[in-house]
Amino acid sequence: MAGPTKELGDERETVVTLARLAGVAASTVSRALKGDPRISRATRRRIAALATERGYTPNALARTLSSGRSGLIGLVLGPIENPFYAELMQEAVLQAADRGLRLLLLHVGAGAMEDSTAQALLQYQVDGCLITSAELSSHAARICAAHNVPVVMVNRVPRLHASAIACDNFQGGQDMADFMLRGGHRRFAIIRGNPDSSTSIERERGFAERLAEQDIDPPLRVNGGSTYDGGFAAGRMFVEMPDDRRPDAVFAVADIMAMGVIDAFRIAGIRVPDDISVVGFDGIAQAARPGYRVTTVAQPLKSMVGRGFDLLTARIGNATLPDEVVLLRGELIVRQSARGAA
Amino acid sequence: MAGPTKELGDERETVVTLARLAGVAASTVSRALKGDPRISRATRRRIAALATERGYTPNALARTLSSGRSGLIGLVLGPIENPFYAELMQEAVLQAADRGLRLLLLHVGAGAMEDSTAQALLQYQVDGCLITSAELSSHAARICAAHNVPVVMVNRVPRLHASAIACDNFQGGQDMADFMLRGGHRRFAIIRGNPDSSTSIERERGFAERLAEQDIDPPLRVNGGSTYDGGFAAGRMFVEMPDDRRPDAVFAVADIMAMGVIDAFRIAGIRVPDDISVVGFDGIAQAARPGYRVTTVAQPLKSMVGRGFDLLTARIGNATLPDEVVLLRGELIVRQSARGAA
DNA sequence: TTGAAAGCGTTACCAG
DNA sequence: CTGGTAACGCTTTCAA
Repeated sequence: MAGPTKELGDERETVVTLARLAGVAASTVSRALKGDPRISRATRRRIAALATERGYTPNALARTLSSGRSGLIGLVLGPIENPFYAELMQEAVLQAADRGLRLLLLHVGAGAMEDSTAQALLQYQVDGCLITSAELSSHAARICAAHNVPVVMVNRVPRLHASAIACDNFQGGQDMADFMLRGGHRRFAIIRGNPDSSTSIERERGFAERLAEQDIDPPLRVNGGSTYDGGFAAGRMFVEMPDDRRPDAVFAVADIMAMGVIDAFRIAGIRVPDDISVVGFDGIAQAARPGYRVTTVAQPLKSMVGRGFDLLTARIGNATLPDEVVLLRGELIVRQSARGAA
Repeated sequence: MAGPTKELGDERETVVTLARLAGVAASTVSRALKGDPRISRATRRRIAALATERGYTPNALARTLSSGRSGLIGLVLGPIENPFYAELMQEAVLQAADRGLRLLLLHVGAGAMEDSTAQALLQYQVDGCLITSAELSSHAARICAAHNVPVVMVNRVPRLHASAIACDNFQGGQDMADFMLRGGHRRFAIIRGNPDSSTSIERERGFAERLAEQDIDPPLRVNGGSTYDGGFAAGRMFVEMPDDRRPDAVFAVADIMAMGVIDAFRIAGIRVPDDISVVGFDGIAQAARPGYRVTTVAQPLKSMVGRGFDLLTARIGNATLPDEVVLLRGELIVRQSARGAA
């Protein structure tokens, strides 16, 4: 015998039990409940009332089996130590609910997504997959493609078959460089994130190119791993430099690293922004705190998530759509961590 | 016609197609694949090989329909602004994967869980539900009970029908009070979190009772809402007090608030811990940062999540188990935000 | 406007 | 040790 062990008397309603109660066929119940206009207004109402009265809840899994749509979206998250991903997750949950979708949380962390995770994608018949940060392994990409599960990368430009939505990181880097130059800075350092993530590379490139255009000395480049600790370590490095060799402005490609840098300076008695300017990227809430007030380029989080779901749902409806990459412009937010005019 | 629109030629394997290929019955394939000892070692191996070769992935949804187990656990998260919940989530994803479970992310945020969320619990046939922070609404509790979906609250002691796993907050409050008293503090303030969460109440109670036992003046009590901003505002309040009325030690019932307090003091030029001690609770990673070094009681996060899943899986196997509340002792971590001996 | 029946992929029971 | 069959709850086609 299949099915869950008999419940305590409060047997769960199904289309069949409802049908019996209403004296109609199960198919009629199914249609009535989704407002099919072919069913008479009267029966539709009668059945709707009955469903509410008996507390009927459709079984989404059974529906998937017969319709092929699960309403499930796989979510793969980057390292949560960076609050940006936490904010992104919260927004994704909100917007998914608005669209009647549910999120299956598949991975959280820096590591690459394991094969078992890719398996879960298929086992649970997700309609699509939202991947943020964690690089899509070629293996996982192949699996998704083979079973035509559309994939949208958020905050990453894909190297493999997938659509993507990201902040215009190159442009953001340029905007930040322009701002810093206007502020009179001349000796720059850049703290990279993950040195082979497109996000980090583009921000750095946009920033550096602008400097080059203005005949500014090429910036010093340091790796910070997109973590607070990495930023702090980089900051320590600057602290230990002789005063006359130290840059007068630091661009950390992630706010979380900028915070680390600022703390390293604070502890060493180097004043921000009086002695040195520090700016970031992302627009995380923490970076606005009184102790930091980081000038940054904020990513348009809501729009990114929204357009991400758009790309996904479009591809769920139509598997033949070509890959699409959407870039959204970020917004420069001037706070107090850098000298200079707005 | 049911089923997804025909795939591009790479038709997906099922137990039936595998059965045909192997020249056996579908039921045999099913059994062989899960290592049923009644199937001969030889066929088991043959079928396993075939499955791998053809890239077979079981359909977890169909399995649910017939077995009544989905392998899905609903996850309801508190406000992600508090990094504690982010850390908890990461740990939950990790441990769920280890146990072959997947998480359906149902809610993130401070607000109470909406009815639609409770519906989703049922629609997707979750085997159980892990709720952290967000208070279980009585409505949601009734729904879960009626459909016997076991619920485990993490970091909250339930007022309603549910099991729970939490840090021994009362004991932790006492431990912290003992430490502070040993450090020679005498004039205390407590910053509460959410004033009607059991977590906040117990920490406060443990702390205050210990003070009372030692005939210390009752502490000043301020609400901080479990946020950084709340902590900062409370800190501002202390800053504005005349020096001789200001407490010499502040116990914030959440690290995130302690950080706010410390920043408020730092900005006002009040030195921590030289002028005033500030301690927290939770053990979040951020609170260990160089700028803060918060002395705290760390919650045993891994064990909490682990035991939480234990409670859940036990109840999934056996619906008649009584509610159970497990308290785990936290660990005092002495850093530099408070004066005093270890 | 509605009903009947088939089918989605899996598991569980009952035979053999 | 293995096969056949029914059943899980829903949707959809076909027929009326």
